Amino acid sequence: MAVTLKDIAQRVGVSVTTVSRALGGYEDVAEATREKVLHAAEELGYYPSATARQLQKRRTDTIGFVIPTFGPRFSDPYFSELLAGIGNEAARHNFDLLVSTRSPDSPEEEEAYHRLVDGRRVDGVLVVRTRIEDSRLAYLTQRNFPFVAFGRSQANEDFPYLDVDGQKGLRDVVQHLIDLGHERIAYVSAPLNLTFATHRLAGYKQALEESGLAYDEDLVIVGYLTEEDGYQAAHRLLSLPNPPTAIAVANDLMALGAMRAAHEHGLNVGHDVAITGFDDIPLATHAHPPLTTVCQPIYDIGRRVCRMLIQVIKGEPLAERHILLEPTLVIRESSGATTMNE
Amino acid sequence: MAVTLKDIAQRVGVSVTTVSRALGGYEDVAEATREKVLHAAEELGYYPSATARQLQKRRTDTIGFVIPTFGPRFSDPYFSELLAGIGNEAARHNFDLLVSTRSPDSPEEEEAYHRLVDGRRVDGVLVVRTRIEDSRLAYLTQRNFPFVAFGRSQANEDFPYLDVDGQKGLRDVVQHLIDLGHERIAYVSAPLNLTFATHRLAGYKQALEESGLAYDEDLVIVGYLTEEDGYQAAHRLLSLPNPPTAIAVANDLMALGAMRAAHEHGLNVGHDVAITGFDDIPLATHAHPPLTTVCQPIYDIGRRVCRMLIQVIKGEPLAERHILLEPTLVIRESSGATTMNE
DNA sequence: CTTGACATCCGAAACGTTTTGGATTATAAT
DNA sequence: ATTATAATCCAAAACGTTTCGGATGTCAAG
Repeated sequence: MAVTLKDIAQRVGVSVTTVSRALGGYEDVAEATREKVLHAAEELGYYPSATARQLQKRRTDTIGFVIPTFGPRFSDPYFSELLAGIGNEAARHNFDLLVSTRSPDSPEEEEAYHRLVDGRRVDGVLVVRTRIEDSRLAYLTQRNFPFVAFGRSQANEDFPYLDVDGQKGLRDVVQHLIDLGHERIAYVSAPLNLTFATHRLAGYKQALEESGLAYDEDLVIVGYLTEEDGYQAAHRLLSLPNPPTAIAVANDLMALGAMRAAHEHGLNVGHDVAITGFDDIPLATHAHPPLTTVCQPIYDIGRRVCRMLIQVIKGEPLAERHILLEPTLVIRESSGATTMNE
Repeated sequence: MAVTLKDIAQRVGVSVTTVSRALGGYEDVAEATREKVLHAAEELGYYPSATARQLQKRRTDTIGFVIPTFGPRFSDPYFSELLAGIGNEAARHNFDLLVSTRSPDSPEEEEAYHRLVDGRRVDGVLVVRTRIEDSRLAYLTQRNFPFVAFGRSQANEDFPYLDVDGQKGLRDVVQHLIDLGHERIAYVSAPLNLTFATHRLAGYKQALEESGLAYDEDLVIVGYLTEEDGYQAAHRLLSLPNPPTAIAVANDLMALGAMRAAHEHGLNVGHDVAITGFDDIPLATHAHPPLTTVCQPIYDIGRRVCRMLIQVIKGEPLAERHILLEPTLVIRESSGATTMNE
């Protein structure tokens, strides 16, 4: 059995209240008593029960995070970095992190939110991979439950969020490809119910339009963000009668798959075909050839959304309720910037 | 304010006890009352407070998981798969998952365990990346706190664990390299305070010995399991006056880095030099060239250790207290099995 | 000697459940 | 009519904290 305040109280010969207040650093307890209490606590190895405290204080000092995954297994390095950012920031503020993994838009996902929110297991939740019509966002706002989203939604509902300007990101990278002389540029998109996917697609179209290139829907393929899907998509694109000379991809993981497909087609990436990604996961630098991509500071984003959430939970005002980060283009070899113009 | 049992009790005109028992499906409540209670609960949108329940039942139905990371950021796909396995299995049993990320063997890591265990935030913890002298294991056994480890420790302490036979795995893969005719085989190891690192190193040595090859310590380099470290290590190995013709690497992530180094040295992996990994993360299949590696079913391992832990927590007997899985060699192109003997 | 101020302590309630050990009433058996 | 039996219900305690509103005792000032 764990040591409780009562045990200390008995040992010292003082009330539970006094023990609590002594430990809590209140002023209305004599120095001598405090000493005794502290000693006893030390001796008995007292550690307060988080649960009891949570019940009494009506807060859990815990934040919830439901990771949306396609399929039960997943291994997007993207999420481990995000998780690290969130977790480290939470720890800094003495918050815990309750994590689940669920497939997006599933009954299980919904249940997970109920469990966290209605069960009052957490003080707030972090929502990632926002969708155009997002039941999670609707649910949380309706419940008036503290949350912060990484990503926007369709309507400009007024919830606090941080997002990266994916439209600009994709515009920039496609512009880069155009600058390199490409005219047939394909795009491997993320599922279009995801908000960020629509932004990035918009950026792709914008770049084409700005340069007077026609939008050809045969050159746009949707994949579920996995390496395998990127592979499949690129494979199809490269098998086209009139294949693209460049493929912009909505995320790095799919871009890695696309590069593999290109290799299998006997193409030299960065030379025969240009491929670009989005995210700048550590592996992007280390791909072969290194991947030209759009960098969003994932780890940092994790920290920032977590910090925002904790502010919301504590009722502190947010400096900015809506943050839109500018991603930066990172030019490496896969787009052929250095090798193609020879 | 959230709806409580008391609210329902008042609404229905019955005691809190009865409401609790009605909802709990006890037999000693009249069908008519139960109906009324159920209706009221539905109407008011009752959802029990997890905290209150935890306090009363003296269990949290939560398991703790502290992810050891080198450096604050990390992005080992290995862990996201493990996490998915653990999380999904936990969900199946109606358990929650409390996650932290800490650097191994740090004061912060220790504090995280205290927080979970002494604070009674969780009913049990999962320990991964066990170390030869592992303070976590010592602490948990001394505290007699439920836990299951993925990995063994030095002394054959009797805690429940599941591990993969890394010695056999490495023996097999090195034997494979030897079969292909290699005689100068380097090894990029994990830090040797990690138990699995010593096993794998032992497997490496065993294979050499079995074939009468000399062990050359200049051919063994330690890396911290990151892509970057694998790159550095391979770079050093390949810059040796008499470089190895094959490099076995302790995990896939480092192996990917090693391949990159090889490319930079102008070597054709799978032809000029053989490189192998360990883990079989999804990216291994998709590397360029696809990585010969040792497969351990990470997702499944996550599920199994989680299931074991829940059994321990519930006091159910474990079918096997110590499980040693046999990993399987997966031959792909990076070892040159298909291309080198031409 | 009385009063007020201060320092120190504590009982009780509260947080929202579950559980224990009856109490009450109606029904059936004797 | 009496007694056992079953069907319903509930008050109170418990889980381990924190907090509210005093209670008590001491001491200096009047």
